[in-house]
Amino acid sequence: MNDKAIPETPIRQRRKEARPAEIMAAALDIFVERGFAATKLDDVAARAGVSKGTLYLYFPSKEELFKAVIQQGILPVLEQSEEMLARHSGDTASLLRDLINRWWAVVGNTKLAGILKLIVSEAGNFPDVARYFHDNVSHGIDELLGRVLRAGIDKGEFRPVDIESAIDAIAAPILMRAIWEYSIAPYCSLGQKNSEVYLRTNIDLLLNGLLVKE
Amino acid sequence: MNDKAIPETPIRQRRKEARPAEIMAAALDIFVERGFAATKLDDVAARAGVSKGTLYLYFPSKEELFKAVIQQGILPVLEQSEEMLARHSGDTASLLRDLINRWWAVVGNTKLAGILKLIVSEAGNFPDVARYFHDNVSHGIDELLGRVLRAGIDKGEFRPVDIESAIDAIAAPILMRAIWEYSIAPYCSLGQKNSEVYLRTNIDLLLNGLLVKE
DNA sequence: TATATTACTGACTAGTCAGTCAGTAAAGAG
DNA sequence: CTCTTTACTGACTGACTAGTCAGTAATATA
Repeated sequence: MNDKAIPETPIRQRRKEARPAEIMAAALDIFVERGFAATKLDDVAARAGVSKGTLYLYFPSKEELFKAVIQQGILPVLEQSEEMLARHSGDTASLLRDLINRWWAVVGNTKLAGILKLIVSEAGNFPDVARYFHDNVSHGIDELLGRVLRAGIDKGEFRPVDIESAIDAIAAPILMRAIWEYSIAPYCSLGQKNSEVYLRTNIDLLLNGLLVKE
Repeated sequence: MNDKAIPETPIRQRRKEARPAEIMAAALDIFVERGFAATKLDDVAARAGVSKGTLYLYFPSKEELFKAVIQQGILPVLEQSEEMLARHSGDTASLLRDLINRWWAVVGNTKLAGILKLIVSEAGNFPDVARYFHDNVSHGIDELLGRVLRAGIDKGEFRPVDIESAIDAIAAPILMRAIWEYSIAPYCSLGQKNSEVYLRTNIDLLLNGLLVKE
């Protein structure tokens, strides 16, 4: 019998490939919950299942880790935006409906909502991140929505509203809900309302308004 | 000639009454800009024109200063809410219009927008502040809007939409703009759009929707 | 004027945490 | 199995900051 048994899973694992993603996932969670300054790298390391030293093998500083986390988190939007730009079919209202639904799906199925809250919170300390987000995400989406609105107005499907403002009216409920989810909501035990109904009502209100038609 | 002249404004001023307000104003600015953890009390003291020791004469800790700043900042909403509850006149649409306009004015004329961003950012580190905000501000406004919407639907002025969702649709654009103002906006030099038009368009969209009436 | 009171100061302390690095152990090479 | 390479560790350090307190100066009182 061998009394110097090799443990099934060795105490110390060497997984160069997997570390960065694991570290970033752990960091994202804690950054979103506590913010940049209040996040301790020891906690990030613990959650990622590594020592603090290992963080520094893959990221040169806390700040760079933060930026990497943001950048990584934004990727799904950039991809989705590309895809959205490609599609053009049906009447403008359905197109708009479709865009909103897809946006909602992206925000719901990724950690994007947390990222958004994080960017908003840390904009003052990371102006370059704020600018990057504006230029590559916010601005792009505004443009996309603007084009759809303009098309709808030109075709006579939509009323001639102020486009800049309308863009915000479309985006705000989704963004606000995303931010709420990661700020106030977790600390008041009210069961969150049905997302399905919420989204449907918002689109319905946007298109048809509140007043009954005479 | 008196060569031991007393300076017009003595080096060290004693103004027990004015200090707390001045300190809180200074603290608010820096908390909003950098967040709680990244704010140094030395900086707050410097901006308030006092030494760090003086902060501790009026506030027992950084955390208590933070909570005092939030509480103080929220007061205008609580007052305004009381006043809003009193008024009941005209058709429901005008009432709603009026409520939104007043809300907008409060957010614009006070530092409430900054407070909102701060609460959202720090909710994870100050769950009791988040809860307090929800119970005393958010919840109250939701209820107020809910009552107006219900009245409008009962009178047949509004279409029977999901009320919970509609409340969010009304509030979100205002809240989102407030948050944006203190996060992304300062770091992308795009001249901010006309608030007048923005507000008008939002109310118009809310009431009439985007589609042309057949 | 002299004495007492107290608002205010800022150098200091104690604790925290980002970042380091000498050492350890897992994997690979010979 | 021995030697080399390298992913990984965690105790350590230096910088930074919340909170303190003995001392200072402005005001009040006698």
